[in-house]
Amino acid sequence: MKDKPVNNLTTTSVSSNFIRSIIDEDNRIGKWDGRVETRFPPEPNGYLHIGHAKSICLNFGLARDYNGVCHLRFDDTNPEKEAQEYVDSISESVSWLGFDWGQNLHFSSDYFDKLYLFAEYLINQGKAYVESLTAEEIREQRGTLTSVGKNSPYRDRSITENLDLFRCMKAGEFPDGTHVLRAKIDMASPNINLRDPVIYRIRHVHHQRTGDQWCVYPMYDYTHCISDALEHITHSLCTLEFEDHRPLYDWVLDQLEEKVPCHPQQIEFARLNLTYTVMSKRKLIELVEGGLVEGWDDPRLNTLVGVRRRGYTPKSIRLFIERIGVSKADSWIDMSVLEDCLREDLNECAPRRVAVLKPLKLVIDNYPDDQEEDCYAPNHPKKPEWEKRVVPLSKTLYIERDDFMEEPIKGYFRLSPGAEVRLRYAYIVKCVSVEKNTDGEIEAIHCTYDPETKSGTDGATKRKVKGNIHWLSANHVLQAEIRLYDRLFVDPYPDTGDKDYNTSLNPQSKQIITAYLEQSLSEAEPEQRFQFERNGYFIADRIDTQPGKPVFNRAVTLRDSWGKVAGTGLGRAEGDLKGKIAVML
RNA sequence: UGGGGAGUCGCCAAGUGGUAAGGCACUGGAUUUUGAUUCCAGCAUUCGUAGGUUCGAUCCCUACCUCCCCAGCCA
Repeated sequence: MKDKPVNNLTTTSVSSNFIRSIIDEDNRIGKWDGRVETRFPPEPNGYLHIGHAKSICLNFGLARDYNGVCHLRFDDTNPEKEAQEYVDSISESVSWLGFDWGQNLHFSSDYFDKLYLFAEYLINQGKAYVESLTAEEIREQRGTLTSVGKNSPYRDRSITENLDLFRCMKAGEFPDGTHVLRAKIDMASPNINLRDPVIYRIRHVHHQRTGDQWCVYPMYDYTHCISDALEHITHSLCTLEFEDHRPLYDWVLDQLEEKVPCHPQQIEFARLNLTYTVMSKRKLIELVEGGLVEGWDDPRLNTLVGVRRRGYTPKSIRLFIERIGVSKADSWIDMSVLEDCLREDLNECAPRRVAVLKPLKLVIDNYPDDQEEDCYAPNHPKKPEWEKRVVPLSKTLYIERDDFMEEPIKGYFRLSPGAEVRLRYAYIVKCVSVEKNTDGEIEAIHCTYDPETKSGTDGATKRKVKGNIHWLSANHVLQAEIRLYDRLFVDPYPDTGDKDYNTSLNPQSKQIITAYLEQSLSEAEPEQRFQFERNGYFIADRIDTQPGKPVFNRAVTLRDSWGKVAGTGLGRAEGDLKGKIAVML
C-alpha cells in the first residue's frame, strides 16, 4: 500500500522518505494501532501558494496512502489578521488540488473553551502565571541567543492570584497589552522558546467565528499541539523553522497528559523554494498592492488561485510535489521543473488546435481563387480515438512570422525563398517570392503548391520535406485576445536579500496580443485547455472568457530545442528567452 | 563564541557496515506531418573536508568546514 503510485502519470512508485520511514516504524511497533491521522493547518490570513501545496499534498497524500484521514484545520487564533474571505479561498484551493477533508473540517477557535480550561489547569498546577510586564520589558528580560533570561518579578505569584487575574483577563477587565499568561518553564533555557513563552494575550477584537465572545486569545505554540491532540492527530507535519518549537509542543502536552487523548509526534520538513518567484506573504502583498500584478489570482503569481488561472492542472501540481520529494535539506527547485510537470500532464490530455500568434500572410499563387477545401487534423497525435476535425484551406493563409526567414540561418528548415515546407495536414508549398511594402517590411509571401502532395493521399508520402508549419485560412479565422505570460522575475532569487523589483521584475511577463485561431475555438469553455500546435498550452481564461468570445492565457510554451539553438528570438516564444538565458547564467 | 537542523551527480532524492536506487536536466541515436511527443542508450571508483575504527565506511568514532533556523503579546 505504501508504494502505491500517486497517479497514473508516474510509472515509478512513490519513493521512500523520512516521514514514511517514521510511519512505517510506528506501524511496525504498533504505536498508533496502525492509525495515520494528519492535518493541513493554515492560518486564514492570506491566499495559499505553491509552497502550501507541498504541505497539502504531503498531509493528504500520507493519509490516503496509509488509509488514514487528513483534517483541514484553520488555525484562527489571531483575529487581527484573519478573515472569512481567506477561509473560503483556502478551502476552495484545497478542493481544487483534489483533496477531500470529508467531515474533518476544524477551527482552532472551536477549542477556545477547552484551551481556556487547560490554561486554568496549568495555573493550578503551578505551570503558568500571569505576567504584568510590558511587551518591551518581557523582551528585555528574555535574554539573547548567548545569554540567559531573567525571571520576571511576577513569576512567583500565588496560584490564587494567577487564577483571579487570568479570569479578569478573560472577563475583559484589562486593556490590551497589560497582562499575558506565560508558561512557567525555564528562563535560562538555551532554547529561547522555552523561556516562559507567552501562551495567552489580551486582544479586544472581533473574531470572525467567535465574535466578541473572547478578548483573550491563545498563542500558536499553546494552541497547535492541543488542537492536534484533541483531533487525535498522529503525525503533525510542519516546516523546519518549527524544530525549535517541538520541545514546547511536547512540554505543553506533557503537562496535559491526563487531559488530552494523545500526544502526536511533530515532524518537520524543508519548505519549498522555487526560483524566479516570491513565496513570502510580504512580497506577495507588495506585488498585489503595489499594482505590479493584477490581483491575487494574477496568472504570473504562484498563488494557487494564480497558477489555476494560468492553466496549471491540479494533477500537474501534485506531480510536481511528488517529483521534488521531501527531506530536511534546504533546497531550491527550478521553475522549469514545475513547467515540465504541466507539459507532461497537458501533452497527455490537451486537445490540439491551431493558432497563429504572429500572423504573416501567405498566398498560394497557383491555387484557384475561390476554392476552399477541407483538411483533416487529428485532435491528438497519439489518440486516434479522439478523431479528427476539419480545417479549411484556401488561397490566402496566415502562417507564423517566425516560420519564414528571408535569409535563413544555419539549421533553419522552415520557409525561405526557394525552400519547400509542408503546410501541416495539407500540401507541400514552395516559396517563390516575397512581397514588401515601401518601408521594406514583408507584407506577404507567395508560394506555389504541389497538388499531388495532400496529406492523407498517396502523394503525401512520395516526397518528404523537413519543415512542417501550421497555418490558418485567412477567411476562416477567429480573432481572440491571447495573453502571453512569462516568468514574473528575471532574477532566479528575487526573494533573497534586499532585491529591488525594478531590476528583478521581467518587463515582458505579460504580453497581450490579438491572434488568429481556428474558428471552433469560439466555443471554448472557461478553463478548457488546448495545445496550440507548435506554440504551447493555453487555457480559456476562467474570468474573461465569454460565450463565443474566448480569451486565452498561455500556461506554458512547448519545449523548444530550436529556440535554444537559435537563441535569437526566432523560436516562437521569445518572451521565454530571457528566462532561458537567466537559467544559463 | 548559546541552542536546533542540514550537507550523496547540474537540480531534487533513496540508501546502508559489504562495495552508490530513482526522477528531472543533459548528451548521443531511432521514430515522428508539432525542431513537440515517444523510444533506446549514456550520465557519481564516489557520498562537505581531514583523520580514525574495520577484512571492508557514504553509513560507526573524532575534529573541522559550509549553509539554514531561533531573541513576536505572528503562525
